[in-house]
Amino acid sequence: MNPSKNAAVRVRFAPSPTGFLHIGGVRTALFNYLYAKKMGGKFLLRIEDTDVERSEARFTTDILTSLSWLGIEHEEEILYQSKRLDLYQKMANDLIAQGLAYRCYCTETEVEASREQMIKEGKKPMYGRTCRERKDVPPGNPSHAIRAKFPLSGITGFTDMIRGEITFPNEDLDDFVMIRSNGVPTYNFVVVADDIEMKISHVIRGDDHINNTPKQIFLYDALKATKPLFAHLPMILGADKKKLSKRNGETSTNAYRAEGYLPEALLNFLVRLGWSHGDQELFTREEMVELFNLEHVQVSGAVFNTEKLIWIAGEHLKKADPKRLFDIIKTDFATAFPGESFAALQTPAVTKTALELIPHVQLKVKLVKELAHQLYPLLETSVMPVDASGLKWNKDETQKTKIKAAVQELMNTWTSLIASRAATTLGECGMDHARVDAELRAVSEKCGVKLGDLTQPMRLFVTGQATSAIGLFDLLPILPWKTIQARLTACLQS
RNA sequence: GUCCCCAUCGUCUAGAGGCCUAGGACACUGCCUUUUCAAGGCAGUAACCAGAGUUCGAAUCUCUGUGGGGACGCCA
Repeated sequence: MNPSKNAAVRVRFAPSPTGFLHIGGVRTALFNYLYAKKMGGKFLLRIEDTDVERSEARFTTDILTSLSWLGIEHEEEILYQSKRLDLYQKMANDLIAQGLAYRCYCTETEVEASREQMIKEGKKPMYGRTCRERKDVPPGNPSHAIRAKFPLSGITGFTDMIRGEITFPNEDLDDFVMIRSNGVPTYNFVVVADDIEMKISHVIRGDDHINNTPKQIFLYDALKATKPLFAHLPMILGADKKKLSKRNGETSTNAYRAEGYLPEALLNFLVRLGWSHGDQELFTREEMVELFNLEHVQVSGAVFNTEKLIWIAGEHLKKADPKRLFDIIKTDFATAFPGESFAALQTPAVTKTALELIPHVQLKVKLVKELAHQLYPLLETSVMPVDASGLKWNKDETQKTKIKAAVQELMNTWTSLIASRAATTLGECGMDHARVDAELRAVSEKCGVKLGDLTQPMRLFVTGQATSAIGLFDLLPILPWKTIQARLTACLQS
């Protein structure tokens, strides 16, 4: 058996639906997913919706949609904690019976008071353990929480797969609440109950959970269950080196989709935040799965660097299939095409033009959104209004006349070429980058103008924008001749 | 405050005692190329937190200090 494979590996991503899928959550999900795939195990999904106040169905939908967009697919049924409340209650009662948990009748105000007292004494704020040894039930049997009866002395520790030994003195650990007085269990309790239920072998999560681990280890022991292996990932930080949040960076996965990042680019960036494979920066999905390991996961936090993400986005965009990019534009960036252009996109002719343009443009831009904005004036068949005030020919009327003569000559040549072949584009007539290049050079020489002086106005009018991510020589063979003709006519009339 | 974690260029990182006068990438700066450019090519600036110790030898091991972060909830 291949030692790097272990089909018993079962990992999970367990977000709580209290907000949109967070970029830090994506990184956690990704590392779990990659580890499962690498080991030949399974990646499962669990929705931690025990906080009834803040959990919302729309967030669950968002999490699922976002993961699907990223291509992080889970196996087996999604487990919803809210559907298992009775079970947790029963487990907690069993622990009380065994003397490993107890009922706490303290009110929130009382608990808070004891916590403040501890802070005053310079200690770690904890529950005062008032009900720990309580034998009687208060009159009227008021509602109560259930707390873990955590050992008062000794040491709880574990071997983290990324950091090694981590230990905690038990005296610093609290008798945490397992079941709230409203009967709903808390995070630390359900995590363990469900990880046992789901037979999770490796718990891979952010290092903000290191402090929860001893509490959970106590529960594994109390429930007489086999403990999983733990691996705590470094935090993703904002530019201020603090935990990434809405405050110091964009955290919603949706926002990155809306900006036009390809999912594989986002994943590539995230996988390099805290993990490395030598000097390699760019990874395909397949490479991530093949090369990922926990050994090379970093221990210190990593700042989220948008510049690098953009660079990675551009590298992936260059390699993406044009057809796929066009599909993404149609579904995600239709609004980049104001007016009637978007409807026009659906026609075979425009699609053909788009698919010829994209391979050129995708080399120069970084985001699908930029690609869409570049494509818009090119696919639009009407004459685009342009600002010709910056053109060099404005400074010299004789030059302007000569340049227009050159443009006119080119139009004459090409119009008859198109007519003779009954073609719609110059490309169909055998014109390509090199031949356009040669022809423009010949005409500019003949008319006594510099090549650059001729191409500047032509580019402006044909592309409809001051700067374009596609060269004029590549553009001319692709666009419908009728469009070029109309735009060059506008050029002559300006 | 208490506990836990961490510490290599501005940022992401390579580095498992000699291969390190510390490598790569992003960003930045300069040059080149070019029909434009948001592209491409080449070059450059820039880091082992500090102090002790172990060792023939330390970015790498140990300790202390300092700095940063995280957790201390009937949130997850």
